[in-house]
Amino acid sequence: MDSSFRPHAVEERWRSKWDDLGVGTPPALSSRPSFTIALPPPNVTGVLHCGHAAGSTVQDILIRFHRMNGYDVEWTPGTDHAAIATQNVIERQLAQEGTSKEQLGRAAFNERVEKWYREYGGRILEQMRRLGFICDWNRTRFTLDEPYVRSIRTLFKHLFDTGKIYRGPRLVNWCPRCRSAISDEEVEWKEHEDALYRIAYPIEGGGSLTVATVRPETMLGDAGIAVSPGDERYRSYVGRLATVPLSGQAVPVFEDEAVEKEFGTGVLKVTPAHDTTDYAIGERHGLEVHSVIAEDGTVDFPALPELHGMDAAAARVKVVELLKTDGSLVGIEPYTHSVGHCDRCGHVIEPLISSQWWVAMKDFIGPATAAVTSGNISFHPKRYQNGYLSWLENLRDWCISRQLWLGHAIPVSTCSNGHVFAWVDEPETCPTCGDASLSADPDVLDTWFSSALWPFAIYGWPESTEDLGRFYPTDVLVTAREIIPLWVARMIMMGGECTGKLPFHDVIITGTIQAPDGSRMSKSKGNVVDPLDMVDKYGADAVRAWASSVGTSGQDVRFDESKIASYQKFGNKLWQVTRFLLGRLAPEGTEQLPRLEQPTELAPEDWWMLEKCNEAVETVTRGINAFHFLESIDSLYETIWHVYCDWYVEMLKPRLPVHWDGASPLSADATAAAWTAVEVLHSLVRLLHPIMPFVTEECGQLFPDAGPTLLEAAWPEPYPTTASASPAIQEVAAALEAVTAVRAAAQQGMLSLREGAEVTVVHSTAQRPVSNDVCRIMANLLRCSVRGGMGNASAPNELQVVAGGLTCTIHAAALRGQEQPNVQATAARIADKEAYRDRLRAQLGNKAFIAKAPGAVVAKTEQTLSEVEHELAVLRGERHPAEEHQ
RNA sequence: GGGCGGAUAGCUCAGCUGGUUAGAGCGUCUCGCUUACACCGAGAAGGUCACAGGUUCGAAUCCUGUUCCGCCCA
Repeated sequence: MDSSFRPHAVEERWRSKWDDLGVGTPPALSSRPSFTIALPPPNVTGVLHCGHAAGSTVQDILIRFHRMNGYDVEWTPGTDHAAIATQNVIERQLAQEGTSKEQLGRAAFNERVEKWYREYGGRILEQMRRLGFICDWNRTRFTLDEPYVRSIRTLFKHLFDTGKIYRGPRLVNWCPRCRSAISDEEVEWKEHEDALYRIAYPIEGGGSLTVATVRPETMLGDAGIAVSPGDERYRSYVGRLATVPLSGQAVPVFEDEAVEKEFGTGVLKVTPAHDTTDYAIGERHGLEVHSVIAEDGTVDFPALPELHGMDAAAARVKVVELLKTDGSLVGIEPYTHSVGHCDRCGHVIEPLISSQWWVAMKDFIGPATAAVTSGNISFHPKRYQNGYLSWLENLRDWCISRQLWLGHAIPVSTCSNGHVFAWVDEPETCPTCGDASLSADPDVLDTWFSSALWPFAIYGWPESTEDLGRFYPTDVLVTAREIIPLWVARMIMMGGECTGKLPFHDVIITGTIQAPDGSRMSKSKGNVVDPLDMVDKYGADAVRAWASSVGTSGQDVRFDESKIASYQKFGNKLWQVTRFLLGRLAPEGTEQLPRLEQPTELAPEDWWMLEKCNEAVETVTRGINAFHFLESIDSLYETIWHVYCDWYVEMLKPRLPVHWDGASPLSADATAAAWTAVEVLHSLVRLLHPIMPFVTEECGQLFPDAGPTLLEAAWPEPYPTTASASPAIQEVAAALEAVTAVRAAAQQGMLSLREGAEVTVVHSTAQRPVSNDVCRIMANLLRCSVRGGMGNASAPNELQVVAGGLTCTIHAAALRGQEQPNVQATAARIADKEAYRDRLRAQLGNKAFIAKAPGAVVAKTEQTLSEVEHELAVLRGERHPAEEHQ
């Protein structure tokens, strides 16, 4: 074995081994239950970031854990074609090359896309593999695969035929840069500092109304002037006509509830074609819809040549200028408001009227709500279900068509007789009239439409395949909170619609990984951490352990590299202690721990260790089952490092042979020690495996009866303990507490525990003599002589401490320093204990406490007080109460 | 504007249904190269749990309000 654990030396070997063993692909014929996760498909040309690393580690831990617990596990990986994102990347490339997709033409553009996918596609899955994920690579899916495309068309046709998909002109979020509609969920709102303009509209029959608006350039499309119902100021104007400046259009003045009296002037210009609120008002009042901004984002108003064709932003400046000139502009004030942006390209969204394909949402809201309120689907942390539910409440129809070149074509054709129909296999003739001149719909589908089918399309839906029956519904979904509406909700809806089953029962929302200063990681800020750099530096296990500690908390976390570093050391610690056992117990020339029969007798420290191991089994298992992985990794860190290595191995050393040849008989005690040491470490290694698979596989191979991989090893169960074990365990715990106290006292009191020092130990209550085991354990750990019996501390090189119910007197042969510096340390301890004692006395003196607190709490307080009083007596050098009786 | 989350040791975070002298890792300080490990061991210091009220025998934990930070929605 190497003298330290070097991750890179072993990682690739284990990755290949897992591949060779096919651990990610469940056996074809099996009666075992299955546990399934569908990997949220990353963008096909994406690169691995910290969020992927954390989220995917969470999934791999669940997969490995369930596999060790007897499940067939299926973790299906795949990638998403990410139409808008990919098209943008390629368009940017083309722009840099001084060309455009229009110049290139459709065919060449598609070639370009395919080349891009070939070159960069699936790279991210390869990167994930480095973290040791055991996905079922044989079932890797891509949303442009032929069977997947058929699933999408099947769903589309079904929704079309049942009237849930329709086409029609509506106000959409239009991205003038992408030249495409996007859905409400893809709009990113950002604060903008603009101005609020006050513009006077003359009223027929005299007077004028002043409106407040941030978008004067849309006034060309004004269809009305609205005031708040019952607003005294404007009552007399209602029902009259206003003249829109510049356009000269006459529009009605009316009342509508959407107008806020207090906002601006309390008068709203209504432009149905270019504002969501105005669109709704327009529908209520039957207003005409005049589009004045075109799909390229320029003003479309030929009647005013000085504005026509001008970019909307420039037009605003020009309009303001014109209004100033004609005196309609009565005021400008600074104003901060939210402006929608395209979440892919960042361009300002232009709300405009456009004919698009929509999914009617009303029939989906009820079932999607019930799925969560019934408890059939649970969010972790639970609070995210509120956001999900309130999103459903305010849901509008889903715009699913995009005017992109890339993506799934909308499977709809129209014949020359005007029959519109959806299809799965593109037909030659119209199914209604047989007409052969068909025109296909030019639009493509929203990428999220295809993602909504992910958990069942990957298993072959709509065919009733074996996979679908076996793996669907999946069990757990692990994802980020920002795509709960975009993706999670729609999978729930479409899962129900297509399969009649909900696609998963638990949704784990991972926190966002932030930069160390709490800001968002972003390429432009240059503060992005590449998880693969971390793997290079600290090893995959360390990155995974860190991911496990932050992945399921649901809380945003600041990236902290020192944590990864500490988990690397933890891996090495496990490696070192395995080496230690190997050095003591492996027969000469082998690197294998011996198989030992379980001894009939165990030493107290063995029982103690088994008990600690049992606690770890319980905590780690509970933590994983409850998706609180931090609890699991913390417990393992503590148990392996501080319990097993720091205490148990130190107690073990004198009991094991320095080097056993594997043949000569071991004493009963050495057998007990060796058996316990091997057994417990083997359990701990298995418990750690889902989180840190590499180092545990490497160590796991050294244990007796090791299979080819720990994935085939059973998940540890608690060891049965006997009734007689309990007092022994407590005795060891007491001895260890006493050891810590003696060490502290000795160091603070400047006493040397070497060179003939002696410690005497007595039970503080002196009901019974201290056992030989306690003396033996303490002597080994303190490396000095320890015997039972009373001691007095009267000389400067003598000190008495109480811990774990044991009173220990140190008789040091020498002071390490010259003087007698233990006085101060003792004084500080006394002050501390006195304060504590006073608090406890006050508490017990409170009648209300005695009367109302549970008996157990009162009893515990009383017991603590008597212990503290005893410790105080010892510290003060007062005579021991028990001593009087001797 | 509405909603949600955070504020606990120098730093990053735990603390589950109220009962510990409030924990961990890193960092700091003091000892120690004891044949698994200096990627180590032993010990220590360090916190009026954001603020103000309230409920309770008892509050980091429950309630109300305030301040600051972050996110989501309109």
